Amino acid sequence: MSLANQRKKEPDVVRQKLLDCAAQILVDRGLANLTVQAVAEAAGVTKGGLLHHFASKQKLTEALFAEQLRNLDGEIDAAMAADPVGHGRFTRAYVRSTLRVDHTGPCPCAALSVSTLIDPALRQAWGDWYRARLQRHRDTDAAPELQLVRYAADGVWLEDLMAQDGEPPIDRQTLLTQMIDLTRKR
Amino acid sequence: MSLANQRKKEPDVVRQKLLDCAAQILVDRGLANLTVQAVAEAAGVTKGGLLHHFASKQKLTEALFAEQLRNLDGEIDAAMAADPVGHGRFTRAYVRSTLRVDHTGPCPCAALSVSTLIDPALRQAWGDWYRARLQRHRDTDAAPELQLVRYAADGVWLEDLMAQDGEPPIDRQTLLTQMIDLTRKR
DNA sequence: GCGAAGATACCGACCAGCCGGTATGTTTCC
DNA sequence: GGAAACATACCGGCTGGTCGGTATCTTCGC
Repeated sequence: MSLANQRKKEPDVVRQKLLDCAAQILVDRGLANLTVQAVAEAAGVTKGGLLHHFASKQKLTEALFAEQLRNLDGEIDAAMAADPVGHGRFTRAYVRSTLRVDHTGPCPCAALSVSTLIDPALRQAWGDWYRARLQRHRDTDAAPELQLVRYAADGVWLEDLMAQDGEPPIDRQTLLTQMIDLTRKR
Repeated sequence: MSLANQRKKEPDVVRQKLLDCAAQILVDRGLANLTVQAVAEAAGVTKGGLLHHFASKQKLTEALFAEQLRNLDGEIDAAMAADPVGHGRFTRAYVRSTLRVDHTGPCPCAALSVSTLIDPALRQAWGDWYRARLQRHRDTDAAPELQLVRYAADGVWLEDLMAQDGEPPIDRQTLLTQMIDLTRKR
């Protein structure tokens, strides 16, 4: 009877769309408005439909978080693979992923990180990922000045999150270049 | 009849206590648990009592935010007054206030900033404050390397927020010294 | 100095709405 | 036909907020 019941069933597509819509809502309507109702509606599904794919709201956010984290992880791996220099390799990849001058519009992982700030479980998951990654690259990225650059990258990301709309006040490309330069061995 | 009706009326005290309790709840129970009920209870007042002082929850959070921002503003002014060097004076004060190595325990303004990230209105208020402050000190703190240090300070603050519990992994005092050094004219 | 009168501070009960979640029905795929 | 993929209906709980009332403070005429 309903449209959803008439069209071909593609559970994987629906599931992905739910995640995408959840991320979208998180980005431009805030965490407070991330309700199962809103997500389901945006994805063209009823609340019951959503709950079929994700047993609870918690599961939904966890899946969303895991997906974003996986993307970031892959992005960093790719950037590192293309970097011939050893020293500071991870830091450069981290900075590039964080600043994202190549991407238009706000970084979608901003949404992820807002959630991270709120939910203690997700916050710890992020911390674990970061620590593990740092441990993995301790031979090339443990220097204090690299740590500082990474801090700065987080700060830039934070500003991005704050700004949201309006033009970036400073030249991001130049900033990125400067930060990358700081990671080169003296 | 009730206790609150029997005791001496001290509206200013109650109002301040409401703000303090709100901040406390925000810090150790998260934004999601910051309800008017919880705040009122913690302050030893009924929900109606709270709504008497703050017409809405929004007004409460705004007042809380304004108070914290005022504190930060004063703290920075004090740090700047004690700094003889002109170049990077604001940046040093900002870094000192952000890292707060002299303070024990987590920075209470962390709570403020989490709210800032969430609420668009508060987020803009913060942005306005920061921009105004930067404009005010444009003669001494506009250099790119100072901007970078400020970014790093934000990054450190973010890490503080993430960590929440457990020991700080790195020496904050040393880090602070390094960052301050970076603000000195070459 | 003092008592009436109004303003202020607060309580306690209540409400509409929304939220996450469940239980159950109906359709579609294999 | 049976399981998966949804829709529909509904519930209990909690939320922010309103409202009428009461106790306390302050003001001011006298």
